[in-house]
Amino acid sequence: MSRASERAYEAIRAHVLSGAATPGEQLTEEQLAEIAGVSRTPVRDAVQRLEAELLLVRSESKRIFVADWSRDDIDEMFTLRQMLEGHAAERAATRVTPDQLAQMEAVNAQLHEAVKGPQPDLNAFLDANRDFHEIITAASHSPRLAKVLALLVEAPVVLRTARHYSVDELRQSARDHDELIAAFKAGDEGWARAVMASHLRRAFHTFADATEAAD
Amino acid sequence: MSRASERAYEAIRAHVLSGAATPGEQLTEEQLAEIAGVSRTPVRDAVQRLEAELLLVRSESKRIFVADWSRDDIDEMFTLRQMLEGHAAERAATRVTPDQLAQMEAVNAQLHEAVKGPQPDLNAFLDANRDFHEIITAASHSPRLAKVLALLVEAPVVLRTARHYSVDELRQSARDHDELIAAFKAGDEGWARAVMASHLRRAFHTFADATEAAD
DNA sequence: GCGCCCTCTATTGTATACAATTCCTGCACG
DNA sequence: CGTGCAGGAATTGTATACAATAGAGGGCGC
Repeated sequence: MSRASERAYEAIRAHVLSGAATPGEQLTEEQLAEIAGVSRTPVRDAVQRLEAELLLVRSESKRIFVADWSRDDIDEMFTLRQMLEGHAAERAATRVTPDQLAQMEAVNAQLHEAVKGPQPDLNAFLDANRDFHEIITAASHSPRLAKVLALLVEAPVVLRTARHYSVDELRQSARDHDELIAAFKAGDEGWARAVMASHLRRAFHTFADATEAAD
Repeated sequence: MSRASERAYEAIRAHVLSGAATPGEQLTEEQLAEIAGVSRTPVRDAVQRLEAELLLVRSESKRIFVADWSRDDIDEMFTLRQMLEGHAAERAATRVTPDQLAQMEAVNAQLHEAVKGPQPDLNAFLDANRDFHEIITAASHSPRLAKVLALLVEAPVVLRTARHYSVDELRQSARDHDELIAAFKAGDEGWARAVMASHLRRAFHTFADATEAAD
């Protein structure tokens, strides 16, 4: 999408993720148009996208609300991700290119860097983490899988504000990534899948505990 | 969506699925607006939906094309479906209500009926089949799973025109459904998952062979 | 006082006009 | 003969005005 509609998407997304809008709150197209500084037309495009990404929901009468994620919802989402990203890792193990492996190592170096000191740089961590998983998805050469995963992965960022992860848990994530890279280098599909599955399952608990503690 | 936008969705979908538009062909919003008898605004909504359902694709410069499904694409799609619907069946096994079971039996009776004689009623079969799988998805009580599956399941119907299935294969599908119902009645998650997996894998080969034969 | 209906308002849906972008064609120049 | 650069045509993007619909609140009858 070009300027206005992309801008609307970013603005609305930021508005929701920043916590300026509370879960369950109703939003109107006009109000969102004002926030984004565009007319309602591109807002409607953006809302439809964000609805697909499950950040927004529409009531039966088409009114717009900020999605509310229960713990069960998050559990469900991680379970789906575990299944699909496990599959992606399995495929990637035999398809990943040397170039992609190099990229993964570079990104993971950044990730290690972000959690090095006593004060981890959480934004850097999350960005690097996202990049890392995206490379794997790309390496799986499965466009539909990529599309479906992209939708699922968007949502949990809702709780970016709940950033009470422990440093140890972040470091374990980084080590999981190391092991994934090792599995890829070995071209071992089963290993890659298994590491990815446990990585995501642990991430779920880290995530769930952290957000509960934040309440 | 209300009248016009829903109408546009149905009209465009029919236009693509009927084969009036060939894979790879470019479509313009205006042309689609004329087909559906509405203005471009609801057409844009509909196109965005159909794009999510992978029936349409937009080029880098946002031009609209009819999606082209290779055999690999279909393989990929069935693999994802197998994974996700297997999971849905597993969940459904312990969550399905007596009412839903009754519905499944009723729908499957229709399905058996459709393939009874020497001349199967393929449309009735496909409709009943679709209903059957939707009940299972609903019984899995996993809204996100339902959403993701809805997208994947839409697409293969592209090849409805390639209706060269053998009667035996259709009947085997009906028997698979019988076995699924048995697994649900037993509340056996593993059984349900396994039956669903083999059901879909066989369906893939039936589908792939049939469409290749049609070429 | 309670409930129903009716009107008024808020919100989303649709059409249309215009702007911006992209693509294609043809011509000039090397 | 090819290459690149216009310039115009086709296509999508955006804004705005108006239409349709759903929701809320108040008045009226019972």
